[in-house]
Amino acid sequence: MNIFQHFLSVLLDQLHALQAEGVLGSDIVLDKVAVEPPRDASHGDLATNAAMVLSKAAGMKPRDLAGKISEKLTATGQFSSVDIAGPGFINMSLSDAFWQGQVSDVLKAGAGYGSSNLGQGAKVNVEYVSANPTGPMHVGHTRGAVFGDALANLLEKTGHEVCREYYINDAGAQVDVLARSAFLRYREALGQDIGAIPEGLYPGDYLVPVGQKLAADHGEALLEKSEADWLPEVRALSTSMMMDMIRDDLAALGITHDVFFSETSLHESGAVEETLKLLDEKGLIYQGVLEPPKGKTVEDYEARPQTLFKSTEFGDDVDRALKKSDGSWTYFAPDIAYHFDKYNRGYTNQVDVWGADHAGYIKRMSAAVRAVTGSNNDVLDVKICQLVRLLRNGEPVKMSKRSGNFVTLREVVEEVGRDVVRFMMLYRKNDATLDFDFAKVTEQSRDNPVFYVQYAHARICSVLRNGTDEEKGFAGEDLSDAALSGADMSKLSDDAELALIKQMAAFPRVMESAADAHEPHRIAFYLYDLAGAFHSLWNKGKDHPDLRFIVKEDKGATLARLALIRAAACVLAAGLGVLGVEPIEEMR
RNA sequence: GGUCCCGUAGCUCAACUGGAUAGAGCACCUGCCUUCUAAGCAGGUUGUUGCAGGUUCGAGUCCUGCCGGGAUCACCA
Repeated sequence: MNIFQHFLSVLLDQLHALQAEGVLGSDIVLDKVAVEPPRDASHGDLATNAAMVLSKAAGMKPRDLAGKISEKLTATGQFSSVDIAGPGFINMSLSDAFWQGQVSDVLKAGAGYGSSNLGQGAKVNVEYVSANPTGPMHVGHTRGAVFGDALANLLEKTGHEVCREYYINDAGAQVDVLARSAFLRYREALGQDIGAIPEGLYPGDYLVPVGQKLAADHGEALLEKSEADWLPEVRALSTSMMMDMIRDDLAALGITHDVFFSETSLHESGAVEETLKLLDEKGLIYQGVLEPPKGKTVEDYEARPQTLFKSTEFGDDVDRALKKSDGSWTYFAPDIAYHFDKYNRGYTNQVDVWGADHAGYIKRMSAAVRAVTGSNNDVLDVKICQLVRLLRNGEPVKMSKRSGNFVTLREVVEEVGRDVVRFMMLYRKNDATLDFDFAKVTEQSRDNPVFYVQYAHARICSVLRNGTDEEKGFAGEDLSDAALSGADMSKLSDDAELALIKQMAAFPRVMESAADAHEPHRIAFYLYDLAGAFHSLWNKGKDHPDLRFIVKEDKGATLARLALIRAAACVLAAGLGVLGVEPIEEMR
């Protein structure tokens, strides 16, 4: 349960009552009324801006209106205190008993804690990775891959029906280059001396197996054919083998897509033509000449008549080309058809996860989606993941893409582990650049959030193991979630214990707001804070042995505290589950 | 030059989509660390939120204009 949502409805009931009594006009809109955690915990557990946002419409001073509202709230008996503060905030506090009850609620929900029906089953398509099938994934793809996957998890857990999709660019010139590069490896596999890989072809070793497969399948037969004859076949095999490799790379990160959508299929089915015809019928397509970009000198610019889309009518800066001057499609045309296809599959909510280098592409894509769907509300949300700077002890890691000697996703995962990669890629807002320091991310200290959060979970597991230890704990005691949820939680009265409970109880709200904003990083930051609250409580037991989780002389308190930390472990595990990070049970 | 992103403590970053006295970690200072798991804990110090206006009860957040950094810029993907 999102307690803030719950108490918002309590508040709204009271506001409606005030409307019924004529204190508030019945036509006043209550949309802007919110119940939130106050920034400063000393202000209470819940705060509302109701009096401030309604005062003008009500014709009352904020503090006077706050007085009326707080009387009503007090009368519900649900709050231990209701105060008016500052410019008209109403601060509410909840009883310890309420908070203690939350521990049982968490335990009963278990791994499902934080899940909600916020999305009400709405279909959402999250398209991410979509790396060209021309080689292994490199580190630049990693952030978007993890981000998209975590966002999909987050949306799933908040009641959306999510499709994880990968768009395969298997129709452009780059896959022809791939095919030629593979053909070279084919000749190599047949024993020919191919020398250095020519400029403009893909030099990477990963094409060697493709050449060998071609040699095994065809022998020398392809050598006899002209390029036009062998190209389609070699291209198909190459892209399919590249996709296998990419799927393996993604699997190393724990990522699986539901749909791999081929660009070629859009051409073959005629979807591109159909989509363009639709735009044409709407009068959004014309033959024209694009001006050279302002300010930037393009040396080989020449005026060319092209088929253009009126994206300026939908907020873009210039109109965009759908066909090249030679009459073939630009990449933009099938992209429109692709997004329209998603729309026609029922995805009126689409998220695209792109790298920073594609940021300039957002306006035209959004424009095209608006045009083709005829929808006013935004169907498409594009999330840009900014660059990742790889560092080792603060020094930038040199990368040279030219030689094909770039850092691959797999190398990073193998060096530091999947969990570390996933967590760190989410420990920044997506639109801020991110530093990834190989040395720092494997450090075992509070400075390293992955460690800190996982350690909290492992520590809890360890304490629970001790809970049934003959010497340290209570042998044979039933410490299952079901048993613990029945413990006498009134024993949890220390401030640090209540603080931990309050932190846990905020989780459902964090989940909902993160899902709403499409910002999974909020979960990572939340977990770091939650881990901090737990470690802090653990350490309190050093100075105050009576506050330790396991107190041999007090079984009642022990069970309540084990319930508390077990609940914290559930929340940690649920949050880590969204990030796709394993909640480990033991540190080694 | 256009567009987009970023600019918050000495450093790395948060700030729950407009809330109250802007918060964490690192660093620095003081104390603790023969512990239910050691890799830490408690406390203290740290600010013209790049600058200048505007919007309103209220701005780090929204708008306008500057400054600085990054990405990107006809037909390539």
